[in-house]
This record gives sequence, structure tokens and C-alpha cells, in this order.
Amino acid sequence: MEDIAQLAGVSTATVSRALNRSSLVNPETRERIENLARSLKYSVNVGASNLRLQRNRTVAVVLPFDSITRQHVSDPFFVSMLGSLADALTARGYDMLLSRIDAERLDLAGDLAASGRAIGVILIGQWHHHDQINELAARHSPIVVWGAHLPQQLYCTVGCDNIAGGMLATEHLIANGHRRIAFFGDVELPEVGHRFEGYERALANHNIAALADLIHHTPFVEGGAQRTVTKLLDKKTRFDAIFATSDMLAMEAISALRDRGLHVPNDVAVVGYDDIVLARFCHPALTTIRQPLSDGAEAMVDALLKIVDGQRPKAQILPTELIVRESSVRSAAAQ
Amino acid sequence: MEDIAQLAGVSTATVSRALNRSSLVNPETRERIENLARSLKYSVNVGASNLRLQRNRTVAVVLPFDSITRQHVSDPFFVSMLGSLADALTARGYDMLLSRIDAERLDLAGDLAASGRAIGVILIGQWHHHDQINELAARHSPIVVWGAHLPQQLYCTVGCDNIAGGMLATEHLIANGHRRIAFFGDVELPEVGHRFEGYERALANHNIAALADLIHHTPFVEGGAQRTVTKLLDKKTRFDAIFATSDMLAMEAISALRDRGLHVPNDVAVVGYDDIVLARFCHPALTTIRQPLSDGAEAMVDALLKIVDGQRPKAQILPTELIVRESSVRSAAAQ
DNA sequence: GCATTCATTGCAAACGATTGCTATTTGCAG
DNA sequence: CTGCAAATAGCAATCGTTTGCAATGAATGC
Repeated sequence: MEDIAQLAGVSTATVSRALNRSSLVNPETRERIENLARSLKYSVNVGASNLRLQRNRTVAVVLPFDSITRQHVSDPFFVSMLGSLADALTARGYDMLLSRIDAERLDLAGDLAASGRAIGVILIGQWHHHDQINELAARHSPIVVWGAHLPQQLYCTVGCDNIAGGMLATEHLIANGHRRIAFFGDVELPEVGHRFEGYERALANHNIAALADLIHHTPFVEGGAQRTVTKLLDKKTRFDAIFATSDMLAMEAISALRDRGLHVPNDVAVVGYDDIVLARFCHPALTTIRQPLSDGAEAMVDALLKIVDGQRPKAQILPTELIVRESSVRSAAAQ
Repeated sequence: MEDIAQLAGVSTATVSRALNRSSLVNPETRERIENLARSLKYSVNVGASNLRLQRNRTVAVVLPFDSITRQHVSDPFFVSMLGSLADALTARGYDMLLSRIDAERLDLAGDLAASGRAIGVILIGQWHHHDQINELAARHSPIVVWGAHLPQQLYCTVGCDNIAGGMLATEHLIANGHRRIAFFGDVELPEVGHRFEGYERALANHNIAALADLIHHTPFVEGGAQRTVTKLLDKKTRFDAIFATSDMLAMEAISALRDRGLHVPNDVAVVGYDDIVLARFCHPALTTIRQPLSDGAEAMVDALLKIVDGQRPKAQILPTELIVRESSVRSAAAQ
């Protein structure tokens, strides 16, 4: 900036004003300075500017990872969410700082804001860490979480109506004549817990008993669904449908069923969750529950900005939608 | 920091030293200051620190998007790359700034470094923008690109041996008795261009003519592969295999073939590219060329750090691997 | 011709942290 | 008791920007 000031024969104050299009500076001078800046490939140091202005246009997006299994969160759903968040933030002129944080050390997420790196944190998924997040929020770390709305939570969540989603999926299977519907998912996760609640309600509505044999704790790990399918078949548990709480799980389950000679949907119907891009192209095309990703991303960003602004936005629950494809509907043609 | 200094009865200088574990400060004093900092949930302002130290531990990762089609880069391959990059950067103590930039305004990527937001840029995919990137590098923007190594490029690339990958895929199809192998991909993209070169070489090695009818410009857009399949079938072009230059393309093509009553692999064998997670679980499981993602991410980060350090790292070409699954091998059982 | 206003510009003090240099204190030897 | 070195801690400048206030000069009104 000093250099430009020299070359333009003015002070840095004027350069700063010119570059910020202040009306205090002579249009002619401004033009000169702008050209100089352009030709020198100069752009203002955002860090210094932020420091002086006490402002910040960076939002931290945290993708927790599991330190025990060391697994990557490879689920396309979460990564698509990233893309949508990046778009929502870019549209509002914010930078996005992406952080992978050990799920056991979620308190570190607070540092991102405390250290001035970001104005707040968007956490993708609450996983098992409701309490930790609550603690963070209690310390007034600006934070918005993608996940389920829980009673007595101190933090703002944005998520889908998982109960409705679970019902939608289950009702659909029931409507197609299925009675022994297996549930695949990690019920300890709040979101999945809600989907399970929807599952139970739908069964209850139709006077179908929820059988413990059919309810399987299937973690979101590669190979999880496969193991669950194997267990079901080895125990000769009777089932005619699966409600899998993610498309990954569903695709893996379908693959495992096929390996054992079972046909989807004719032997076993399957409904997934998320509607990832590939759900349409796999075979059989996946019936699934769509979550409105980009709406969700926008809502999270808006909520975070409100929090930073001192407001207390309410949790948002977005609608879900049943997308019927092939994996749940018996066909004469197939088989 | 002022506050802590007050409470500890020392100056900010001492606090700063204590928090940076300087040996110049009495261990006792340091302890006191650290406790104070902890209980006040204080962490140093990274921006101010960076400003003073003239350093920066942020790397920008740029995911170009196409302004014309406004499409999101939804290919799981690129998003997985993001995850690996995040890991590689975190491991080295760097923050990751994620940016989506209009592919036509790639020059903006230079700003990320010029404005001090990041020490350098990692660009995921060179797409059609070789010249623009060259220009950037000519201006000494520290930049590393995932993509093909081109003659006379000024920037550092990390990528896979796409020629070998293309040969591997094509040789495999030839070995399985296929002679009329269609090529799906946007040959204008350098990486795909190389894969095409590998395809041609493999054909030439076996004295098979490369037929224009079989070579299809298929952009990486949703619906692209489907349209190409439709065109092939409508024109009654004879083909017994497809080499698709991404798994997305491959899965879409398989889906389209199935819609037209053709069986994969018995009527048409298909080989994809990338080995995305879902390639294993789709049906038929996809034969594909694996790119070593996390090695690539590490290599890119290392290269960027070298550039920032004033060195001129060489382009890196990583090996590819053929993963044979079901989509390319005729089976009696299936059909 | 003088006072007053207006349009530009510059001076210098912040923003929060770091660090070379300069005190101050303490311990120890002579 | 004095002198000197080692151990601690503080002063103040600095990083690159921004901006309140003061200063300058030109233009206007009387």
C-alpha cells in the first residue's frame, strides 16, 4: 500500500479510501490509484483489514471425524452438504474455513471462533456429541448444527423432519405390502433416533409389531450394512423389506443381499435415506427420502449470521420427500 | 490479552511469551498465565499474530465451478479429494480455506494468496483453463494443480498417469474379447485427453481401428452419459464395451443401457475411472481405474509448501491401478 | 478583500500480538 | 560489601489497514 501511495504521490490513507471507494476521495485520484493497484496486482491484506475493522468474513465448517475408527466421513451426503455450504457462503461474501476435528475434542471447535479465525462454526452432524455441543453453546460460541432438534438443546439446529422421513419410508413399504421391515441404523444418533421413531409410529399405525430381531444397530461404517445383512440371513430371520437410514447403507445392503442370491425389490424391498446423486443411477435405482440440501445449507448460514448478530434464531426443521424408484416396488419385468 | 496481563500482574509481553512457551519466562508465571487463559477461554488472535509474524498457516483449496451450466461439481471423486486434502493439511498444522470460483474467473484464485488469506492455492482440476493457470503461475502465485502434466506448463501439477490408466482400462477390455470399445469423455480436458491417448495406444497395440463412431464427447454433466448412450443406440452403432472416463459417467451409462434392455456386462462391458466408494456397491460392481487419492493430496500439499519455500518442485505423476469387478467380465450366472 | 464553506488530503492513533533491547532483581563469588 | 552474570520482565516499535480529526487550498458570498 505504501508503494502505491508513493507512486500515486499520495498518502496511504488516501489509497485506503480510494480502494474502499470512499466518496471522500477525488474520482480522478481514485482512478489513478485503482489502475496502479491493478497493474501491481495488489490487493489489500485481509488479515490486517480485519484486525483494524474488528470484523471477519470467515465461517468455519467443521466435519467431525471419529478418532477411534479413524474413518473418513466418506458419505457423499456430507460432502455434498459441503458443496452447498460453500455456495451459500460464497453468495453472501463469506470465506469458508474447513476443519476436520476429532469428534472427541469437539470443544476445539470453539477455538475457531475464539481465536478470531472465524465468526462462528457450522457443525455438520451432531453425532453422539449433544452434550459437548451444548457446552460449547453455553460458552456463547456462535454455532449452528446440522442435525436433529432435541429437547433442551442450547444450540441452534437445522435439519430435516426425521420423524416424518422415517414414517414416509415405512408407510411406503407398508403400502407396498411389506410387514416384516428391518431397520438399519445407529439409533443412538439423534437423527437416526428420530427416523426410528417415525418407523415405529408407522408400524403402530398399521398395527404391526416392531420386532427386536429386525432392528439393527448398523453404524455408518463401511462394511456395517453387509455384516448386518449377513447376520439376518444366517439367523434365518424372516424379513421382506429394509429401511436403511442412509443411501450408502442401502446400497451396501443391496449389494450384500445380491451376493446371497436375493433379489431387490422382489425378495426384499429397500428404502434409503438422503437421495445422493448416485441413488438414481444405481441398480435397482434407489427409493429414498430426499433431504433438501441446499435449503439446509442456506438456512444454516442465515442462522449463524443471526447468532453472530446477537439474535437467537429458532431451530429449523425442513420437510423431507419420498422419492420412489425401483428398489422398493416389485416388478414383474425384473427378476 | 491485556486482561490476562492485568490479572496475572504482568505485561502483555510476558503473557505472549508464556503462551508461546518461551523459555524466557518463569515456569511459575507461565503456569499462572496458562491457567488464567484457560479459565477465561482465551486464545490468541490468529489474525493479529499472523500480521505481526508475517506468516500464515492457511492454504486455499479451489473448486472451480462452471458458470455457464451453473452446475455443481457433484462428482464424488472431487469431494473425496477435498476430504483427503483436509486431512493432509490438518496433519501439517495448516488451515484449509475452501473456495468455489467461477471457472472463467480463475485469475481470482491469485487474490487468495495476494490478499494474505492463504499462502497458496491448490486447484482441483485444470479443466479447460490451462492458459489461465499458466498466467497465474507466471505472476508467481504459489499454486499446485490436480491434473495432467502438459508440455510447457509453468505451474506444478500432481496427477495420475492418465495415459497408463487409459491403456490399462482398454487393454483389460480387449483381453476380455471386446473389439468395439466406445470412449466416453470430454477429450478437451487434459486428463481425459491423456486417457484417450492411452485408449488409442491400447487399440493400436492390438491392431484395432479407433472408430470415430465410438468416440463420444461426453461432458461431465448429469445426463451426459445417458444422452450419449441414447445416441449410440439410436444410430444402431455396434459396440460391445464402454470405457467411461469417470465412475459417474460409467454408472449413468449402465443405468441408460439397462433402460434400453441391455445387460452389463453380458451385452456391453463397462470400465469406469476413479474408483469412488460406491463403485464397489453398485450393480454390477464397477470395474474401474483407481487413483491414489490420499497420496495425491499429500503430494499436492507438500509441493505447495515447497513452492512457498522458494523451491520448484517437479510435477508428480502417480500410478494408477486397475480394479476388476463385475461390470467388465461376462458371467454365465448373471443375465 | 476577507470570512466562510467545501472538497481533498494527510497525520497519527488504533486493531492484537510479538520481540529486540533495556531494565530490574537475584544469587553468588571475590 | 561490591561486582558481575543470570534470570525475569517491561517498553515500545512493528506488522498492514482504517478513520477521526486537522490541515490545506480553492471557491463562494458579502
